[in-house]
Amino acid sequence: MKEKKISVEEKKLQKRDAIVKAAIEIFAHKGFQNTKISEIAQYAKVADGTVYLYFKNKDDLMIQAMSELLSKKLSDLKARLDSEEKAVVKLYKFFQIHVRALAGDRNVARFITVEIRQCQEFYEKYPEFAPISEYIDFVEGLIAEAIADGDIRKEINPRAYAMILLGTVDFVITRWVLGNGEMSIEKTVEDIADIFQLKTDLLL
Amino acid sequence: MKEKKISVEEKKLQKRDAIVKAAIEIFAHKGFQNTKISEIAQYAKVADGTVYLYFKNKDDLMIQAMSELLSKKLSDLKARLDSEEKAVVKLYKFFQIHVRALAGDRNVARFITVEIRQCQEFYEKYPEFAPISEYIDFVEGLIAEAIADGDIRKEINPRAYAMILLGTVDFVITRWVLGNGEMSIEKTVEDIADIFQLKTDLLL
Amino acid sequence: MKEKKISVEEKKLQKRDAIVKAAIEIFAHKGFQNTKISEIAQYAKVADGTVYLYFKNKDDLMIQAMSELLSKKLSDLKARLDSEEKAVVKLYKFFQIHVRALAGDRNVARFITVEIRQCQEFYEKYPEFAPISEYIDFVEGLIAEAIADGDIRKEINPRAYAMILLGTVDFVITRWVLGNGEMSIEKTVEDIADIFQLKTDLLL
Amino acid sequence: MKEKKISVEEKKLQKRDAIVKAAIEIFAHKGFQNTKISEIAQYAKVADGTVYLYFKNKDDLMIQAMSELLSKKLSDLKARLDSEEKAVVKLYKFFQIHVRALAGDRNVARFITVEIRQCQEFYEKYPEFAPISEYIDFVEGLIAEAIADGDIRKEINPRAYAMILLGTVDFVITRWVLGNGEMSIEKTVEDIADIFQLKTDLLL
DNA sequence: AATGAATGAGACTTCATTCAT
DNA sequence: GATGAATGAAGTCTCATTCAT
Repeated sequence: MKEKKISVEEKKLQKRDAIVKAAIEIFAHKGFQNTKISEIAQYAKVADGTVYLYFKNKDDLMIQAMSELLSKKLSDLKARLDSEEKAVVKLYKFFQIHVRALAGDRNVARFITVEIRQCQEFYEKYPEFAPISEYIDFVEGLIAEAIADGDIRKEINPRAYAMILLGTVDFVITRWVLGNGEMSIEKTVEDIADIFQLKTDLLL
Repeated sequence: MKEKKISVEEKKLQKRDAIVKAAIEIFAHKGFQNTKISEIAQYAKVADGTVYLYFKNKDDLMIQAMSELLSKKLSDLKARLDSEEKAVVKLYKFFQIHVRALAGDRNVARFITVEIRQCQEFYEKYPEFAPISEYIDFVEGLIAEAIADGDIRKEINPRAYAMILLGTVDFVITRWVLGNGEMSIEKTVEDIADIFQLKTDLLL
Repeated sequence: MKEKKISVEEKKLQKRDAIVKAAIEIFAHKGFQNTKISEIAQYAKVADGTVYLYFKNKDDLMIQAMSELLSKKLSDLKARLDSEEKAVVKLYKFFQIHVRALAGDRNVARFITVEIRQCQEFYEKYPEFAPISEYIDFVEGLIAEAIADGDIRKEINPRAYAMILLGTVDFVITRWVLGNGEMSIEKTVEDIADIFQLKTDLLL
Repeated sequence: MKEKKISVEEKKLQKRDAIVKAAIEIFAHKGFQNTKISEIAQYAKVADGTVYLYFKNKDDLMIQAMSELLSKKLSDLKARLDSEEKAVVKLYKFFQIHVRALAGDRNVARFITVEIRQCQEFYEKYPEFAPISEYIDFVEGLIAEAIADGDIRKEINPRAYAMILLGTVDFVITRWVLGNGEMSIEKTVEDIADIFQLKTDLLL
């Protein structure tokens, strides 16, 4: 009996997850506005109406999908950085891993760099929706640590530096996502790391 | 007779210009998807159908409006930089003027940082539409010059550095556009300029 | 054992009753079309599906709820009139009590005057659904009695007079229900009673 | 040229009229809630979207259709009564003509007696929508005149009497509309007229 | 019998685009 | 060329009803 009950609840979770996964996939692929709920439902193998059992409306689905995606990406990243001891190494690794993770999934990359911006309404309607802020906060924290460690000049403003790093990542990925395939992301990352004085031998 | 002909052609140009101007204004204000052709037509004081005499469709209007806006911004920028002799100064001035110009017009800033990304279809449908590339090319050129002048380390890859600069601008402006008004753009720009070793006394 | 069985059957009746009661409450409050089965189920503290164990569909529930409401109203009325001996007095009392009962419960009044008409389909689909007919029959009977008593002119057609009385009640209540609250129902009833030569001293 | 222009404007009017006519026809036949805009459009031989060029939404179409129908009915009635000199005769004629007009068009009758009530929301959303009030006002005026003429007892409250008359009409028509066809409206009208002391020889 | 998650048909309304004038 | 009335395809969301548990 207990097992059965669990399986019912699990089924619900599975269904919700399937919808979120489908939403990320298709939103990322076609953009928010060009995605029909019915497509997501079909992809998730549920009826259209089922989507509305789990999400208030299309906006809500977008927000939750986006939040979950970013949270997951960020906590994956944090997990992979945990073993490092020095903040500055974490910082550089963050840069590389993040770019590579995005470069490895064009749809997700597009979702994060393009779609996330497209909805000022979201930011106006749902002011608590600030998925990028967590990233900035995390990087800023690493930089502050690195400064404390003496690995980064103490004159540097951590938030400003965080924006430079994340802005660069974002721009590079965007160019790559929107580009025609000519650009080598690996080469670009290396060149940028050089500029930031990144000693790659430290990092890999 | 000749005069008349010119005036007819001028009228046509004026009409086209009025539509483009209206499109920029309203696209920037409300976003591409939320802007109706009829609004643009009304703002430009022409009939809805008239828009289709000058532009193939809404996409086309968007592309042309965007291109013209960016070209204009860029040539304005270039004009203001012409008096400078050293590339590195031009570069730093570019950075400051560009951010300030965007910060001075939230709608245009939003248009350039947000809307321009929103339409992967555009990039797929119209591969020749690459308005940001011109910016990258220009900045890359300045950096190459500065390297030749000996003002920037010669190990630096100019394109990578251009992406860092433009990515940072883009990110800062985006944060500011999408933010809730708490962020001071002037302070942020200063902090960033410091990181790039920008000596402000050189620039103003 | 027997007790248990009874209690099981009673439980079933209780459930059915709870649903009907909830239906009347909510249909009356929000109208047929604006009432969701799930609301009724929630109000009756049963699952949505349970409603369909007792009623074929929403129409059926409406019809049964309406019938029970009207039957109850009518038998309450009859009970209160039983003590009277003269038909004509019963008639006039019926008029007053009916109007006052409706005026005392705007939702039920709305249900009876407005909702009951709304569904021609009902009358077409379910010709046996004629809740108002009982009222007409009852009033007609009273009038016939009053004529037999010599209290109403014998030239009068009882059914026609019944329609005048009930039509007037219905119209007055409808005006009041749909109105903006300016109308005094007590004053109106009095004026109407005067026209029908109702001697109020006979009635209270 | 002028002629052509007129014909364009006339075409618009014709289109609007066609939509209103279709709306009355279908709303009356199937009820407001069960009528699809697309049905009305099809019946009026226009595209679905065209309906929205002339009416803000379905509610608006309903209100305008209802208002126009009732206004037209009332002014037709007034026109036919103009030739009469005595208010009391006008009153009695009003009664007969009104009932007969409704009896002659079951759909319109249904619309007026049934649909008009169904939308409390309308009365709440659009308080200025009070189509029946004009009827009451008109009848009340006739009664007041008849009292002044000495043809109706002066103790009678004109508004209350107007409600009796209109309530009776409404009820009779409703019974007939919702009934199964057994009821003879002519006989009923005659019986009612007798009760109101209507001398039919005066009226036809 | 009871549940309530799932279904999916259905309708209003918008708006880019067309075309007769 | 200019107009703007007309078009009609398209998409979100609701909710009565079903059915596996």
